[in-house]
Amino acid sequence: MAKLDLFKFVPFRLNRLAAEVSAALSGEYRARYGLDIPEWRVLATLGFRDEACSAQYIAQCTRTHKSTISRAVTTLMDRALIERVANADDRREFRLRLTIRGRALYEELIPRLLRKERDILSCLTAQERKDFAALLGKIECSLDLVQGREAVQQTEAY
Amino acid sequence: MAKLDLFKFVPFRLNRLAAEVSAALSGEYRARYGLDIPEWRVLATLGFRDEACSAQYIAQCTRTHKSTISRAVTTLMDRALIERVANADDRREFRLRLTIRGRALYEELIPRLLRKERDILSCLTAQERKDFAALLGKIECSLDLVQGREAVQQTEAY
DNA sequence: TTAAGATAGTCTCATTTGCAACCATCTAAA
DNA sequence: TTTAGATGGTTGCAAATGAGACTATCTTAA
Repeated sequence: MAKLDLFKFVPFRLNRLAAEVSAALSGEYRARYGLDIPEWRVLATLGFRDEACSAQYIAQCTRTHKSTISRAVTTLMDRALIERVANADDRREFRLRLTIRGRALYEELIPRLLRKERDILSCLTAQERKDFAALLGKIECSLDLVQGREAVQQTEAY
Repeated sequence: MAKLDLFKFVPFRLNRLAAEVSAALSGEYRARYGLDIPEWRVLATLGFRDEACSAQYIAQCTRTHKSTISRAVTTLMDRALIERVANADDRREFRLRLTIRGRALYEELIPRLLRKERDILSCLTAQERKDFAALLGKIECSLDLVQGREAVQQTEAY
């Protein structure tokens, strides 16, 4: 008779763990800065990369639906955390980048989030953290989730 | 200057990985059997445990909101995949269990899902899979995500 | 007993998010 | 050129889901 223990089933465990970790982090960016996850992803992408980039690029990098990114961009512009400039080469697209204010918020937020991540992973030894990252990497790789420096074709999931 | 590479940030990676793995699995239970995630979680919990259990118990085990479970239970009863019997000891609660039909679906579904899980993890060696499971376990443990045989008090996240 | 508080489950409401249609613009081929 | 198809971005709509009110029932203590 077939049986499946949910608590040993990796897909379920990943879901639950991701939800829990997100909840733990959201205290930092939601409660403190009024950002939701898509907004945070936009900031994170713009803050990390030096050049301005398009909404489409952010959507591909973060594997977030373009309409979700579009809404996040609107909100962030309303809050003057990011700005966009027309792209002369292709007038369909806009180049997005952090404003001074957005950069300041980013600089303030990052150390907090890194500290949270460290807290969450503090139950592992340094070696275990390394191993964990490597294993995640292997799985991401086989699921074709790896993103290089260039944008990758969005493979619309299912 | 503070920086954070999203692709190296574990919370982000977990989110993305969980979403991708869920999408890969949903082909099995959504497309083929018309189940959504909460419904699948109810079936999985009932199928794994031998005794009937309450909706509350399922909510706690799977860390899913009770209203979500309530809706899934309604749908599954409409489809005659589960049934509920009044609990004489406590008339607020119902004991839920699979019907013959529900059990049959469960038996058919489980091997498919296990095969999918195996596919996803096939990029790891047997030892790596073991390590990965152990590391997940440690993190779950420190986040208090571990569920024993008995129900655990729901710590309403944030 | 009775009353206060806890708990199981349902339901309504608001929010979030994916989908798909849509517009503007670009590209490539006739 | 002109036209067909692809692409960047926005928006309306519908489905999913969490929060919390609500009912019914249980428990505990006065």
